[in-house]
Amino acid sequence: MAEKITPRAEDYAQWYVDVVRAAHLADYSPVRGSMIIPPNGYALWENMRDALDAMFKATGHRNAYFPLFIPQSFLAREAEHVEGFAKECAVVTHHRLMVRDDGSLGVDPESELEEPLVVRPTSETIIWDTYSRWIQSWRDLPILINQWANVVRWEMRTRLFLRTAEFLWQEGHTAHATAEEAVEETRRMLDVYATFAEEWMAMPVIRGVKTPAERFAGAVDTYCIEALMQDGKALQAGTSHFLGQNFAKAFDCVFQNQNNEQEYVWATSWGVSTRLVGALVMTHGDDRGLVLPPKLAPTQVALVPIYRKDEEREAVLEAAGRIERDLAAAGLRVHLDAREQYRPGWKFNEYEVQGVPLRLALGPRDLADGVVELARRDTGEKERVGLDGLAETLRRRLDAVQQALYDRALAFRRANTHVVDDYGRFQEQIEAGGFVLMHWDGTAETEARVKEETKATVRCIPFPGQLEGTEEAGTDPVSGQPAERRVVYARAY
RNA sequence: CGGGGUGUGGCGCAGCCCGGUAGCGCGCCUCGUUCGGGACGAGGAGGUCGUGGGUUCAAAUCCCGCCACCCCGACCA
Repeated sequence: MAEKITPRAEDYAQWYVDVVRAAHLADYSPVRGSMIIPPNGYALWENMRDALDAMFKATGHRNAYFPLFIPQSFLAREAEHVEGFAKECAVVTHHRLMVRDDGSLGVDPESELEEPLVVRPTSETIIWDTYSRWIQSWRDLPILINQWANVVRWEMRTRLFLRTAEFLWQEGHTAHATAEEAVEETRRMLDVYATFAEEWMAMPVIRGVKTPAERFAGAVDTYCIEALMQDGKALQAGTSHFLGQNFAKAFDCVFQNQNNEQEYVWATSWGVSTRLVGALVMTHGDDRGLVLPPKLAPTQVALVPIYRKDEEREAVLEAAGRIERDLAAAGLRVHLDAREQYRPGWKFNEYEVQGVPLRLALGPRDLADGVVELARRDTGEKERVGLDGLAETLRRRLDAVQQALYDRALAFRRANTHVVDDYGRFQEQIEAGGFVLMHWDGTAETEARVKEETKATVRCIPFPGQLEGTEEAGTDPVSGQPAERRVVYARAY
């Protein structure tokens, strides 16, 4: 059950895995690189999904579903796209197994498919094939669709949540009549992601543009939000792509405009995945385990009854049950843990490992005084609070925790963001971790050289106003060439 | 794909060097005492030691092959 957490200073990767497993967010599956998401982990993902889904709907999008299998020929239609994904596709070639003569089970060679089917690594191709049939007139535009789905990318190396062979995500795919409108959509959805990251996950992010080298395969521009994890590595938390007319051309998707002319449709796509669960762990977790932001925590308040004798048990449980009902009625996600087989100390620990933001303890002493003990997960602080107006008290504490987590993460990022104008200094700082802001001459050569020599990549070119110290012109210390601005370098997951 | 590591009750591991028929902690079951920070006692259940072959009177242990997974790189949400 709940194992003890190893201190994260010793080995961050091990700490991460320990937290994920101890909090029952995920576990290894029998298949390489794929993971099992038990109810605890899924409940967290569901809360993220629901919040995002509401934001998508509020921006005019609707959900739909497209097939898991994509004909291999579809993938080949967009040259850069296929180049980007070809190396990591799972392919279905047969539709039947057979028991061989020796009793073993194998693929029936007779059942080979005429055309191999690719398990979607992303759905642009199947969706643009569909859109080409859905769109004829400018009146059919825009199409604003999102799908919640699983995708498969056969990565060489995997990591729970951060990079699994199969992962859950949402992918939005929109079609527009003009480039301006599509770019606007791309930006809008990046802002949705940034808002979600900051307001729901309490995870500060930098909004920016990817360099051509880091761009999505088939995109004209990739916008991204980048977050800094506690070990000093960057994590791409979400992307929004302006696809131009690349996919429209590849799938012959045209519309008739108001001047009676045929035009290719303008496209965007955007996505976030279960990687965000990993981001949450690595942004807020501590040596005791997970720390969840209240707005996403499946359980916001855990209520632990304490009693010794039978008559105490009865009185405490009765009062606790009443408190649970009142809090639930007030809209709080509260859980009364009346399990007999665990003692209070065990439960306290379990809720800490699982990151539950607030814990209430109710025992005979509290009952006599008409109070409960309230403990905060993020600070460990305990206080005794009155039962009158308890829901309101808790709501204020939850808000305080939400804000404190964000503030702490932002302070961490600020403390680990460094402006550097010297390449030697840059290398030292990259080694130490964090975001490093340095001038970049804008060439792929410089970018590649830095990556080769330091394993750091340009995480993004921040949008105006995103990060102080990035907008002044200067000289790229690597090449000695003039640079319009500084960019965000870091080692990344 | 290169480098490293690991496969032994549900989980985490020891045993392997030096062969003798499997052990520890946690968890699980029963009973009792407990319960305000991971309780304790007594009794109990549970294992083809990843897999195929070889050596041997005898293999978790030695030899050869295979498979799987994990970690570190290259690639990536």
